[in-house]
Amino acid sequence: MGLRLFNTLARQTESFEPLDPDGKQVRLYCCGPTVHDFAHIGNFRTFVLTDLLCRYLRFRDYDVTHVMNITDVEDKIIARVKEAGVPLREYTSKYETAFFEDLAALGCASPQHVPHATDYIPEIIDLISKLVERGIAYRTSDGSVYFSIQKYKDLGHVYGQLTKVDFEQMRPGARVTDDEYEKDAVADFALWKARVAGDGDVFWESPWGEGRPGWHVECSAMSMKLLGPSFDLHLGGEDLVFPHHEDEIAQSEGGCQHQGGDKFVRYWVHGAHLLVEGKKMSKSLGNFFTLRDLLEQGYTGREVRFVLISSHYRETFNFTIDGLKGGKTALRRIDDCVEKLESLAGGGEASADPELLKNFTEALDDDLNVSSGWAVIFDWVREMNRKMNDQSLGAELAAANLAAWRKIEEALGIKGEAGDDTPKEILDLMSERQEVRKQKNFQRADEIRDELLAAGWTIEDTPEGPRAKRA
RNA sequence: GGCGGGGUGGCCAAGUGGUAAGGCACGGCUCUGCAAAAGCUGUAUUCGUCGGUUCGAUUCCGACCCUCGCCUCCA
Repeated sequence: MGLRLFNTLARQTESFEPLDPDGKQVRLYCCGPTVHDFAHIGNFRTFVLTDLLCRYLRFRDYDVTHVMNITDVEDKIIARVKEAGVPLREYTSKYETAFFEDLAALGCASPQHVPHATDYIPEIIDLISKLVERGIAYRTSDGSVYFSIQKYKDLGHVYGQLTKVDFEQMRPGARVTDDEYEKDAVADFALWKARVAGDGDVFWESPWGEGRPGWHVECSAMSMKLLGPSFDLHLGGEDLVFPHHEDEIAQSEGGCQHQGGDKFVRYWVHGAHLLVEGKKMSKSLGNFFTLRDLLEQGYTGREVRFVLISSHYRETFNFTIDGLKGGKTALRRIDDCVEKLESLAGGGEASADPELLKNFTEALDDDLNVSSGWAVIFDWVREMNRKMNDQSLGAELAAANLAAWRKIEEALGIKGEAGDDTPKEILDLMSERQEVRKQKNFQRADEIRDELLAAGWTIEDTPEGPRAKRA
C-alpha cells in the first residue's frame, strides 16, 4: 500500500497516484504567505505541513517540484504601503526576507519556485482574457473584471467542488467591500480590480484599464504557468477551501477548459488551524506568537517544528508553551539516544535497518499520521536504549539503525544541528571536576556542577566519563 | 441560518466492532559518591451525555450537550 491522503475534493482518504505516467514526478503548489507582516505560528503550521508532505514524498522516492507563491499585492499591503510611504517592493521585501528566515529556522526545505504575484501580471491578464473571451468574466463600468459563477455553470462547469455551496443560505459577508457593489451576483468575485485613488502607485496596465489582480487569480495563473494546467497537489490552510480554492478551480478550469477527466488539481490537502493555549490566537488575548517571539524565549525552530508536526494535520492543534517545553524534552530524548548510537557505531557505515523504516512508513502512509509515526520512533528509542544498556547492540546493528534514523529525520526535517563543540572553559571545569571526584571531594565536584549549570551546561557521568550537554 | 471539524488519563495526542499507542508531567525501584541520563514499574474498569443495533461499542446508528472553524481577499 502506498501513500493515502485525505482529498478535500473527494471528502475522503484516497490512494495517492501522481499524474506522471512513470509515477515519479510530483508537482505540488502551496498557497504561500501574504507579506504584509511577520507570519505567525499558525501560518507556519501550514507551511511546515507542506514541507513535511514534500519531504515524505521524497522519502517515498518521488521527485517533487514544490511551488509556493508570495502574495505581494493585496488590500492590506496597499494600505500599509500608503501609510509607510515606501514603494511596494521595499515594503514587502522586508517581510518576505523575514518569512524565509523563519522558514529556514523551522527546517523547511526551499521550494523550487517562489513566484511573486507582481511578477506574473502578464500571465494573470492572459488568464482573465481567456475567461472574458469565453464569456465567463465580465467588465463593470468602473473597469473591474468579475468572474460570473452563473455563466461558468451554464457552460457545464461545476462550482462547489470542494464544499457544498448554497448561496441562498449564505450570510451576506460583512467583508463585502463597497467597491464590489457593481457585481451581477453577490457570489461573483473580482479577477481584476480597477485602480482607485487609495491605491497610490500600485497599479498595472491592462486591457480593462489600470488596476491590479484579484486575490484568487494569481494562484491560478502562477501554478498553471509553473506546473502545467493539471498538477498533483495543492495545499493550504483550511480557511482557504472557500472561497479561495473554490475560485481557483473555477478560474483555472474555466480558463483552460481541461480536457477529458483532467482536473486543475488532483488532490487538495488542507491543514487545520491551531489554537494557542486553547483559544484562537489574537493579539488582544496575548497568545499571538510569531516564530521570532518563540525564538526570543529560547526555543529553537527545530523544537517549534517538532511540536507543529507532533499531531495530525487535519486536527485543530492546541499549541501551548507547556507543550513546547514537553517537545523540547522529547526531542532531547531522541537526540540522546541517537548520540549514543553514534558513538557505538563509531562512524561505521551500514545499510539501513528495515524494521524502523517499515513501521514508520506504515504510519505516515496513512494520511501522514505523524502521531503514530512518533509512537514508532519512541518505541524504537526505548528498544535501542534497552539494548545499549544490556550491551546487546553491536556496532554494526547500531550503524544500521542509525542509517535508518538518518532517513527518518530527513523525512521529518528534524535533523539536529551539528553539535557545537564544548567550549574550552567548560572542558576545563569538567576535568577539574573529575580530579576532585577522584579525590572524593564531592562537595567541590558538586559546586563545579552548579557552576557549569549556571553557564548553561548539564553534566552526565557515564561509564565512559562525563558528558556535557546544553541545559 | 447553512456547511464542516472536535469532545479519549493531570496536560498533549493516536486508535480499533472484541475490550485503550506514544509524548510530557508525577510516584516507586535499579544504576550513581549524589545527581543526570537510561531501564523497569505505577497512575483511564474507561473514551461528552442518554438511548438503540450487536454475543460484545470508545469504535456503527439516533437524539442531546459542549466546543472550534468557514460562509468573499484570514494558514
